[in-house]
Amino acid sequence: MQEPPPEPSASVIRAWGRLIRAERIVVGRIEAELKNAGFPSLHWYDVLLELKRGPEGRLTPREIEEAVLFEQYNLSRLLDRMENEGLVRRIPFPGDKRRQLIEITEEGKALQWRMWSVYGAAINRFISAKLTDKEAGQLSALLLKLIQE
Amino acid sequence: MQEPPPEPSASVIRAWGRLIRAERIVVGRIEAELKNAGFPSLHWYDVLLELKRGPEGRLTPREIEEAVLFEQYNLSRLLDRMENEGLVRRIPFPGDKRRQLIEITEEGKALQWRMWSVYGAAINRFISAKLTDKEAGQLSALLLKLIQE
DNA sequence: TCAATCTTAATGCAATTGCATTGAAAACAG
DNA sequence: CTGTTTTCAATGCAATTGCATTAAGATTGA
Repeated sequence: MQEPPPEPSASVIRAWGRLIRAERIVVGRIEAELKNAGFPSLHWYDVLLELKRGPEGRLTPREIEEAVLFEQYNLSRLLDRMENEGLVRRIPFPGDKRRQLIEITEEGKALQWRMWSVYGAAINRFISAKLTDKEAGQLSALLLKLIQE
Repeated sequence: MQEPPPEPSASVIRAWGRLIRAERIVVGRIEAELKNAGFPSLHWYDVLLELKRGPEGRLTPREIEEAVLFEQYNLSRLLDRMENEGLVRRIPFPGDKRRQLIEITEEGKALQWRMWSVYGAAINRFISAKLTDKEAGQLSALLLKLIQE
């Protein structure tokens, strides 16, 4: 016989609701700014940034997937679109013909850079303006617990 | 002449990254559990719950939209699907023919209830297990600042 | 009053995402 | 080795989302 699971506490439910809501609001606002400035979505930015950080601007699709938490098939097609725009290129993975390396192009780096000027400003407006650095640190610490294992 | 906006601080950037990541991870896990149990997505749940809370189980589409932060056209079509499944019904809004009231059906209430048993358990597993009630309260308070105005 | 404006919800069509599967190549087990 | 299993990336097709617009009905203001 199983007990029914106890209800999550009110404070946990409230925190969860606000997490969803905060994410929707802030992402929505940032996406609106990016679009307004004629840029593609945050997903594109995420991929560009990861690649730029990777060794020689290269990562395997799996590595990107893990970093940004997209589905494999979605990433595959996002990379198609980005490759069409000349932002990344697919190159063979030495020693394993199943894999590939995605390399950011100069154009891709330039776009990431230009997007950051809008994105960073938006973060300032929608986050820095609302939280002190200390509070941001507390928030990070709490979210880290949520993320772990 | 405009100064370029100062970079967001490292702690703000870290907090933002973790907010995105935490949301993706937890939503992903919860959605997986719901799907696994044969239930529709969280979006459906959100709408059902809002309606259930509304006066006599009724809200206008606008009210739902504001509560759950969906786009107008997405909500319109989500309500189509939910109506097809017999979870809600559209009824005329007295005194304004543009508007309508969305009313949750008994079937809708039953589904919300059944989904909660899975959803609540998932919240316990993915949030309550990671945060004390006190921490959840702190998290709520910080996220509230982010959400406000 | 009534023309102009605004609000509400729906919809055609394009783009993206989800699901299931595939094909190719590598790793593994006997 | 060689057959089996696993990993990796792509893809056909369905469902959902995004964008732009529309139609209908209220509201406003001269």
